[in-house]
Amino acid sequence: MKSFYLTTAIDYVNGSPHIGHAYEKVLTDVIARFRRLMGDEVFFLIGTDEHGQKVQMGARKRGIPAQQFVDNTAAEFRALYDRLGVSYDDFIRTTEERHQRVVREILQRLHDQGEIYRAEYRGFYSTRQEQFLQEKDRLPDGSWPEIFGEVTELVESNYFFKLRAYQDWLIDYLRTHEDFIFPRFRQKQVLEFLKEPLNDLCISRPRERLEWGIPLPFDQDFVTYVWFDALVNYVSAVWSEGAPRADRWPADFHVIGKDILVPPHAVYWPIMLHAAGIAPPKSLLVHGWWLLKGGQKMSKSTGAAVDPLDLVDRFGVDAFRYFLIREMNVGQDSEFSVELFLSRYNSDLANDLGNLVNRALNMAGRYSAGVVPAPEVLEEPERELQALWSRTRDEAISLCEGFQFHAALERTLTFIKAINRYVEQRAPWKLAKSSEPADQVLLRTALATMTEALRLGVTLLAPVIPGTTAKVNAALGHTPALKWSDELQWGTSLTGAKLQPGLVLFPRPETAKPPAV
RNA sequence: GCCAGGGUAGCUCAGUGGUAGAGCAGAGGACUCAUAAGCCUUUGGCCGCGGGUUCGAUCCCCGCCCCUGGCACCA
Repeated sequence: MKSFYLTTAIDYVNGSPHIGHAYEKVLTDVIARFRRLMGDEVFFLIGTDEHGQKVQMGARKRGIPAQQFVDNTAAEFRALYDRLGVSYDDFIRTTEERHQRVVREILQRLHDQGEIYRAEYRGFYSTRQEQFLQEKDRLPDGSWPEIFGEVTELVESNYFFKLRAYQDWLIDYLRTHEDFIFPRFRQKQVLEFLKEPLNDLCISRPRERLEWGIPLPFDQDFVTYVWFDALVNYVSAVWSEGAPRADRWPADFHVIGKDILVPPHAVYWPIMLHAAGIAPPKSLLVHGWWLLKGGQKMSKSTGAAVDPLDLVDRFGVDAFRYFLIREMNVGQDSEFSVELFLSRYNSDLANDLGNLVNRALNMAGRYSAGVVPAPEVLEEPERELQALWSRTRDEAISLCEGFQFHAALERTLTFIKAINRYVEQRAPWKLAKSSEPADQVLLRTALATMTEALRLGVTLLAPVIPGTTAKVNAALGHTPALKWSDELQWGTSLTGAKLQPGLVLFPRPETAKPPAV
């Protein structure tokens, strides 16, 4: 059986991770967890991109070997993703032998097929930055910016991949696979881009200029540069006997940022695969960016970046994940500010959900000795709540399937609020003061209904805030099933369960201590 | 310049050819199981601007303005 194969972009390890890196991994993790709960066998890959000029220079600047430098930064990225609860199945590093072997194999195959040729590359070279410059790097007056130092025109021999030969094939492929890229408008953007003729792709750097890379198998004086290194991770991680494993490949989704769609993932990658006789991925999921207040772009150089670990330390992993997924409409950009974060934290998590959990456990403890009673009647308030549950569940699942996670969360929180409303309607604290048998029936029914509704509500939140779901289930004395098909039915499985006396999931910030996990 | 996305309540955003919605923030109220939380009621909008199609447009068409991103062999 083929797995649902999901990947994220591999991160370039020349700096520290920020909220953008964190978002992409959390988003993909939510998809992975959702698919698993829906019953799919999931294979979820993340990793790091560790070769190239900037890494080589970064290591040199610190006076340490490149391998040591990437070992350090890769560990930093991996630690963040572990901390964020990213449930990856494999973590690939482009410096690993298993990856390099596949890169060489594919390059050799394409070389043998005549898809790669050697030619002269002429351009303007900055010795200080150790790179060729582009025409767009020029200042308006035609001169080169100061940071490049002395710029000289020079000719360099390199290897090129026959990208252009596949342009028509790619256009045709995109026209016949309208769902290749989500959201749709991105696919139009790619087709627009392809209206201009492609140039062949320079895929090498002379070793004297760049040492930190994978040597070309057919010419040891060169290393391969970027594309045939980084992109290949998606297949090298699942490689076996000259091809990606059939139970993994083609990938169901490459999750990437909009900045690396055109041309790498939408143009180079499908063509590279096609030329090598490998099927393209099924689809690309393209997300937007987090912007600062007023639409300002996040940037490390201006210091305008958000350290995800800071928020995680202060408010917990789940609060952070919840915010990312609730605020971002997948595919579009979204604003980030601490004020927005706090607003979500307080109103959704602390007040609506957290407080509900606490009061429900407390009431059960107080009025029912901490044991969930059996429901005894089904009147209008119960019927309404159950009907809302059915709608919420169906809509949330359908929205998740279309990557509308923010909307799914919104519906789910509406259901959580409805539980609060139900509790007010039944007012167990009043029923408890009555000795009328009818009131006692209603009291037991109310306690049973609110706990069951709570169990269902937090189950629907599991892909986004798995830690919270687990804690609530534990507090409810409930061991959840692995699949949603066995979990999302309104029932009486909690009857007789022994409850925890209370649980503060999201403490208010004034008094906040970081919740344990 | 070309292409794409966006311009709706103080804020973040939904939305539909037929009297404009949610959440948060603001105001008032009843309650007390609960994290001074929850519940009920409520204030608030020339739906970027100007034309057009239509019985009727926030939604369709045209033009314009503003914001964001892309325009490759950088990742």
